[in-house]
Amino acid sequence: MQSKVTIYDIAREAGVSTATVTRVVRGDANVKASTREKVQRIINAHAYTPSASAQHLERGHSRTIAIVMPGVVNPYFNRIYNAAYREAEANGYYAWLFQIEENKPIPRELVDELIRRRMDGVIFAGGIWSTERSGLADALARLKHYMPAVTICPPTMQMDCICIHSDLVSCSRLPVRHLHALGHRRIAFIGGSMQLSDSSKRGENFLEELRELDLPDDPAYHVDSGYDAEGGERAVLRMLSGLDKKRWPTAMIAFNDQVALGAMKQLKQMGLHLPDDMAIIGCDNQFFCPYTDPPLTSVDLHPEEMTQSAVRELLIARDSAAHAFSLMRESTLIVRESCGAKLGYRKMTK
Amino acid sequence: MQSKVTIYDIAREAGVSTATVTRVVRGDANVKASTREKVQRIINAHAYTPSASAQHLERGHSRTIAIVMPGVVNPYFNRIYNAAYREAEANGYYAWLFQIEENKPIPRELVDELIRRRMDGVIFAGGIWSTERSGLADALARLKHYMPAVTICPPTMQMDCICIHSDLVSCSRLPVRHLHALGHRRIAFIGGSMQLSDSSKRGENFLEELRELDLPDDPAYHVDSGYDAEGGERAVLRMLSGLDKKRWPTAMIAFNDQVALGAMKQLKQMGLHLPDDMAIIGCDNQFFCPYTDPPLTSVDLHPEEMTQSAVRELLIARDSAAHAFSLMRESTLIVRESCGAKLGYRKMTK
DNA sequence: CGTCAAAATGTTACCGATAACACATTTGTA
DNA sequence: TACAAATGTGTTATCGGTAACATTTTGACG
Repeated sequence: MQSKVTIYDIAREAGVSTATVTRVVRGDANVKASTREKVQRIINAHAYTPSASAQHLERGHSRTIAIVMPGVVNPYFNRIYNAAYREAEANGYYAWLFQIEENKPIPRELVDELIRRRMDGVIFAGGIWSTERSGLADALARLKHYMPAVTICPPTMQMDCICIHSDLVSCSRLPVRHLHALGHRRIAFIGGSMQLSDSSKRGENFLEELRELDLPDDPAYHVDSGYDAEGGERAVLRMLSGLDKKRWPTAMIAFNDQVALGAMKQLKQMGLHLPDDMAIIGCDNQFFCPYTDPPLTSVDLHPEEMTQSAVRELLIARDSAAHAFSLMRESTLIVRESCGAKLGYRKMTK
Repeated sequence: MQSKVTIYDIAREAGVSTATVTRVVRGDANVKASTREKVQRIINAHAYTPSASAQHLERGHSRTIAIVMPGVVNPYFNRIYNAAYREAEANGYYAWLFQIEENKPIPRELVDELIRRRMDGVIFAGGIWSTERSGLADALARLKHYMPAVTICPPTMQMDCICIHSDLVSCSRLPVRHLHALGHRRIAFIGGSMQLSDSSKRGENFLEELRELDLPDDPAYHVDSGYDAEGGERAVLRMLSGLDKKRWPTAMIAFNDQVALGAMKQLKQMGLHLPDDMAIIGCDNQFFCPYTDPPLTSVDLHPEEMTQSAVRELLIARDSAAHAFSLMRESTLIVRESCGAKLGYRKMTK
């Protein structure tokens, strides 16, 4: 654009030194009232505000934290971003979202950009960061010279930073126990990537729960889906069409609510009645859960609270070089009607 | 964090001047191979990247554009952000989201922050910007000294900047005509704020369409809802409970898909069968539309394409002081099954 | 071996703002 | 009135990086 007003322009026009302009801007008491007024008038006329670049250079920090995660279009992630933005704001910081492509390693240029911009910290959110191929280790190695990092994902051995995560045991236990209590015996799991050991622990924990309750852990009851509704549709189709009707599961646990959404559609399309013919449980307790038909029971991982902790730990780590540790958040089952009311369950939580 | 490596550190350690380090970083040809190698090694060892603040100060711009809008949790807005991020990236820029509270004027501190950070441009997205109370005019007046701005919202007289908007006529015409063609006569509108003239034109256009087709424009058929599913539920309840059953509308057009979602739930709860007893059309063509029961017919405003244009126009405006103008994008009706198949309509667009 | 252009490298002013310090002006008080 | 204390304002080095310009080194060739 045009002018790019600087402190020198203001100083010249007001006939004072830049020091005086700074004093007026920062509200320093030692300025004569008449001077202050004169300078302020000129500042207002030009909508002058000191350049952040110059200030950051001088001060050595940007009061900005970065959030790196796959796109904000996914409801789980946009809630994380939202929470991060608010918590940062509450602490006098700004949050800046950097998107990466789903399931791809973090590009080196992005890591450089974070360093270039001299962020005061980074939060990495999403299951991808628990995997080797995410490139987190390399990124962390480069970043550590400049800023602290916190991850929001299932913790792994080699992760050398603060890690906030949800309790994946309760995350699997809650829905399985709920279904078991309702009388279900054949329970299926849709989602994740069971084969890949680097993927989330959700699948394993699920199997463990089944065994603990002496329920069948038939491999046919585990199908991968993507992370969206379409994946859910396909997964259900694949699982059920490969299975004799007598062996069909009576309940399904989906990786997330979008997958559950797709699964429900496919199940209905196959003529099943929900929840009588098939119970279903999602995960994330998204905004649309109360509005599916039937309303979807879902596990709430409390992403907002985890994010809040993440931001706080990040800001603490900034001034006191904390070493790696992890923090766990319990999950909660939000019971709606998608698992039926057979055993008197009709507790509806909106 | 710890060190904060600077170009001086690298230069000292390599035994060269900062100019040579810059040359190596920027890939300048006039550097002896052995020198380049030596410097590069030290750069790598420290993960050094030049500070953006210092560069911005020197260069006078930040290669960053700002997006200002109500929270990214709303699907419509997170799609806009996503599109803006990608388009900015494709042009060598970064996009930065600044959230404002829904339906509140833009805080002056936020405008100052945009100036402080010397953004290369701002995009204001959301219906709020068409209203007086958004404070857009003031913001624009201050910003214009520093950067160009583009809005994505219904245009108004007093808006002194580039404005990208969807065609609100087709946005009302499409669903009304569709319903009319299907034989519906009593069509209701849920959402927006009909009373507030400063709010979107959607309501007015809707009425106009009804009149043009000689359909009843009974005020009882217009109810305000918020912008979420709960608002949709309440709106339907309010409208129908105040109306004799014989005068009930046979079709509803919702402000957006979330509102439609809530409306559908309430309608079912009242014992109506969809789409036979009530047709319904949403807006925004959100990801969950194919998965509602019945799948929701919806108007697509093409936010991604609008955003793409917005970013492009913004970057053009940066170097050639363009004056205000507006750009319109046609809407599209995505027909699914929520309006019934009475007249042979079953064209399913996923 | 001397000369000169080309290649490699160094020096320095500047981008915008700040803060420590220096200096000048008022004010208060003995 | 005199002189210290308080108040108001200016000067300058600095933050990290860049680019124009200055200087030194290298290599080719007569």
